[in-house]
Amino acid sequence: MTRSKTWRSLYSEVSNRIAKGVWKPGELIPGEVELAREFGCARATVNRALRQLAQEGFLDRRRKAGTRVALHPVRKATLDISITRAEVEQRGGVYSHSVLRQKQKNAPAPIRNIIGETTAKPLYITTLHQADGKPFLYETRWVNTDIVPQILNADLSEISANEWLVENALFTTGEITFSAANATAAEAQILQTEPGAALFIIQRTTWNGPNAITVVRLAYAPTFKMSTKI
Amino acid sequence: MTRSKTWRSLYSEVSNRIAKGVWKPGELIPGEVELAREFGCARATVNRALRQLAQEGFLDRRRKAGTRVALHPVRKATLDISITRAEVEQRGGVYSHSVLRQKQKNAPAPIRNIIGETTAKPLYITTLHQADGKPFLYETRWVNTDIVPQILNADLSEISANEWLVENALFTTGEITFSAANATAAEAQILQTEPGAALFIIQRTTWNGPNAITVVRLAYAPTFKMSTKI
DNA sequence: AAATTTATTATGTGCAGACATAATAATTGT
DNA sequence: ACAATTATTATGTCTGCACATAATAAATTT
Repeated sequence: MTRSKTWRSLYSEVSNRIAKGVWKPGELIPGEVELAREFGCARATVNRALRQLAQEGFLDRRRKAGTRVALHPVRKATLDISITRAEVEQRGGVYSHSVLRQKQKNAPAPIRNIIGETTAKPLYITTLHQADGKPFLYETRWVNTDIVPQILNADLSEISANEWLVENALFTTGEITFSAANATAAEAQILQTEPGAALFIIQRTTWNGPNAITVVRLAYAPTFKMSTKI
Repeated sequence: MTRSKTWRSLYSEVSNRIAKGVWKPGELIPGEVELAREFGCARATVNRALRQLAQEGFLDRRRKAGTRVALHPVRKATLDISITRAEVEQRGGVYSHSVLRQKQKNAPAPIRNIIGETTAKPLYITTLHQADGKPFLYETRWVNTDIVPQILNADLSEISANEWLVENALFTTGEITFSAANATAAEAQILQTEPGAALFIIQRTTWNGPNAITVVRLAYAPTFKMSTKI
């Protein structure tokens, strides 16, 4: 079938040349036409491979200037921010959760700054997610009920607010912030740890167009680690 | 010039339909040929747009099964892992760093488990990175000198070990772990904070093929946040 | 009914050729 | 010397077509 080169084979060949230092950081590599000639394939195929490598941060490409090996490889780490249930189950634990509080109330200033002024009071929900019955994640969430009023009628004891929103409130953009914080007395009690313990924190905001849908703060129990290959 | 549709215009049209709920999560969207007909462009162009959306986690595509809107859109957060200098400068700070310790010594068991047995003693380096003269990041690093012996002759006061390795020890794979930890007394002093303060921790291991090059632990000063759009 | 084989189908990839575009280099005009 | 204009060039994208591949559905055999 005289299979010609696939773009993946070209991809790994170029990767190798970079890894072995045949092409060094900052160096200009041959152009698409020349590589196409060398590998005996179409320019589009070369383009496919190089574009992928550029997207992953290994190459810098600019029209006319050509393609160079990235000087400071900005490696991109892709984290899987799955829903908590999946996260727990993937770790081999049995998932459960319980809603601790759920009421409409005025949001404090920092949250109001994000959500903006609303006619209806936002919904405040705190949930404890458990793995094998032990505290895993303490979630505090504000939901903009101007945008998704239906959530007020949803039964959030069955599926978590997270899951409900994922399925029912479409979002266009979001922002995730990772940080660390000392457990407050209340958090420590909920997560069954010491006050002051270092907690891994994820804060996530999601918008649909200009409207903030929800702001959620996830405080993970100590010992939690989030890993990824790069 | 009778410009036909670009793949970007198709990209945003599909994004919009997802955002507006025309196509809901889990729903099967029209096939490439049908979209090509609707938009008056080649199938390859449709493919380009849909592939991009799939890569970003908005669509799930499977041969024969077709393309559906992703059920759990918040799945992938992509973090840019750059060198510390770039990180500081991107935040508008003036970067500086100082090597606190630098010597060859036997690695403790946990590190040796990762690096493996070596003939030469690994290099241990601790560095304080500063933004505007204030502590920003405390780095403790082990370098496998069997793999990159040249680092023993490098002047790491000029460029940091971080940058030196990026330019001189190309790596193929790596692993990043994010977590939180309470500052030890020593760490607190170095980072000018209180013992027990919650620190954001990144541990990174990089390999070239089967050989671990370096293991590094980055302890960020409190208030540090790592953000990304999704 | 269950297991195996054979279509069928939607996406995945490749090719050749063409034009578009951005960035640089060369040229020209002042 | 300087600014403005005009090539030049490498990547970016589109088209039409073909075949590859994975996954499912249908048909066939056991």
